Amino acid sequence: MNLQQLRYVREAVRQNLNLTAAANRLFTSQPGVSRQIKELEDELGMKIFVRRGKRLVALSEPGKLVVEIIGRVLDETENLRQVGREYHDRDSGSLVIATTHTQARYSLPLVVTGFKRRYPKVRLTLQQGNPPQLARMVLDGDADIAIATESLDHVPQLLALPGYSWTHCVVVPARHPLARAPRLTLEDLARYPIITYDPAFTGRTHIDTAFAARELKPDIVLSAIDADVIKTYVDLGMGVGIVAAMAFDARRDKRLRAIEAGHLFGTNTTRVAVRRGAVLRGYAYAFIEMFAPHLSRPVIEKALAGEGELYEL
Amino acid sequence: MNLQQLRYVREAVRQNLNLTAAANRLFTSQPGVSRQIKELEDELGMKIFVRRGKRLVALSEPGKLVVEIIGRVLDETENLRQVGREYHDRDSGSLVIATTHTQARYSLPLVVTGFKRRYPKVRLTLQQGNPPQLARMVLDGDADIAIATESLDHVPQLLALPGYSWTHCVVVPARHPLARAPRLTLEDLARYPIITYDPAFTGRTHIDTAFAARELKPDIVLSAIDADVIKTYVDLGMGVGIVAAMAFDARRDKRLRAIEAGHLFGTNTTRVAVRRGAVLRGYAYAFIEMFAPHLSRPVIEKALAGEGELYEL
DNA sequence: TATCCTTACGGAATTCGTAAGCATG
DNA sequence: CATGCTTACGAATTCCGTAAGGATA
Repeated sequence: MNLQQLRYVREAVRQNLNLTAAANRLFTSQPGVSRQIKELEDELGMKIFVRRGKRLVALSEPGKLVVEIIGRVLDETENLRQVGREYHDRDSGSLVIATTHTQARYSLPLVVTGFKRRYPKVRLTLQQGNPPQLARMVLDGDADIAIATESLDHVPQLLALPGYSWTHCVVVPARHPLARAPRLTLEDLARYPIITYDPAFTGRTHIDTAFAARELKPDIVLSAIDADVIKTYVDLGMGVGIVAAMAFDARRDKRLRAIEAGHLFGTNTTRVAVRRGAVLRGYAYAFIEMFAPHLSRPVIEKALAGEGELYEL
Repeated sequence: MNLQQLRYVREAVRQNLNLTAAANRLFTSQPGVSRQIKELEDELGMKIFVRRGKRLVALSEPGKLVVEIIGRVLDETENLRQVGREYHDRDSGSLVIATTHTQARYSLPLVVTGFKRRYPKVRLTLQQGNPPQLARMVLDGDADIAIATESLDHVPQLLALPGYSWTHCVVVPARHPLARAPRLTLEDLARYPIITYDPAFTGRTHIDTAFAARELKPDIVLSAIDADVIKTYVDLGMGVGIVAAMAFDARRDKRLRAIEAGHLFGTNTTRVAVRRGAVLRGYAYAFIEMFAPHLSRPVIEKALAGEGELYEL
């Protein structure tokens, strides 16, 4: 048994049991992958994969268990490298933040600039994706930290800590009737075509459940990933927008008006997620703390230790 | 990085940083171990060990972390092999029970015979030692299950489940004055020289604390690891014995009398311990259940999953 | 001076990539 | 017939053990 064999198995699973694809991703030859996997199976005395003819078509029953354990082994070897990097040079290395457009555009710029000033030698990368993709990036080790508002807290292998809370607002053209309404209601809102976030993003579930609770069927004419797109179409008169309050800037969005809508859609919590069991670089803790000052290193480490525990704001 | 290097590091630590001893235990050459460790250090970009001249004298600060992670990696690779064995042949393999003399002699014989009848192809080994040694055997992977009454539940990396409860009894020669006493008290007992278990064994702590609570200083003239030795010296008139009740057999110990002493020393709990995170063979679960019927496989698996949780009788 | 780690070197074993073979959809 | 896994073989790399060197208690 060796680590190479384990890496091959993991990659084969990630590539949907396609050994050719796995070999390409690992920059090696396909026969090599094939042989190493077979040798591992021989050594363990069992088949990890179910083959039909010459193709891998499924994981065997014990294979599922094996793959799970292999994941843990390789995660821990990655932790070893991380420890090495940390003690080799404490303040240089790389940090990959997987996040949504909303965070990257509105809540992270200040954090990123502050971080770069403090840790100039760290290569900082922002990866964008929808929340399930972000979760996968962190789980696969392609990103160190995920920051998003939706669905990070449903993945058991992730530790998702609350970063900050925010509410939605409704944006309308300056002379829109809603801009003069006294106190906005969901019924008012449902009378107009609506432009808001894609279902996977930025508190969209809160919007949907709020309407559903009143048995309203809003006419969502357009959904987009980011507030800039939404505001553009609101400005064009296509409908009223529902965006995160932080995405409205009275100075820049002069032709629009924002109406606070926390009473309609509730409070959203943007979370910071890391892989449970991961060793984080010191500056990764620093980044998280810059983003959410209450998430200090000891707080995070304590949350990582007390596995099942929930931690709320 | 490869698994061999990790094994070398782990063994070096286990052998108190003596690479020669580590090489011997792993049936390889000492320069090989030396070189592989150096190469691992080079790859991680840090020193795992602190060297004075040419000797390893300590673990470096990051080295401690590295060794901890290495332990997890190697434990998981052992789990992989275990899965292989389980699916290769469900009912054959080996099972090592680390236990004390008392258990091996008085509580396990029935279990062992029943187990052997059900799983004739399993090589069953009983290892004896004092409780701290038993814990170490399980942690080092030299034993699968530890069974003992003392101190197994203080090791965080072990899951120690209650197996059964028992009390002490006092054994005296047939015509000893205590044999006629109405209801035994600690004060009565403290008047005679006492023979009982070694401090690390079989509920000895309960005995000590019981006397200490009454500020009595018993004269313990001899301590031994097992009840057979104790009973022998009681028979010779050296003193009165305190042993586990199950160790007294009225038919065989004809020249002695037993006096129930649960009201003096309280109830003891013999525990079954396995390494947290270990994959157990199916028959290992079966053994535990034969030993303590309430510890069924689902119960154990649930306890292994809910990490911090305590489970009591 | 005995113990113990490092360095040096030659041989053995393993690994790897290319090329060819063959099954599947 | 294109895709994808297996087998075969020669080359390259890695690994390992012996022998010698040097430091420490």
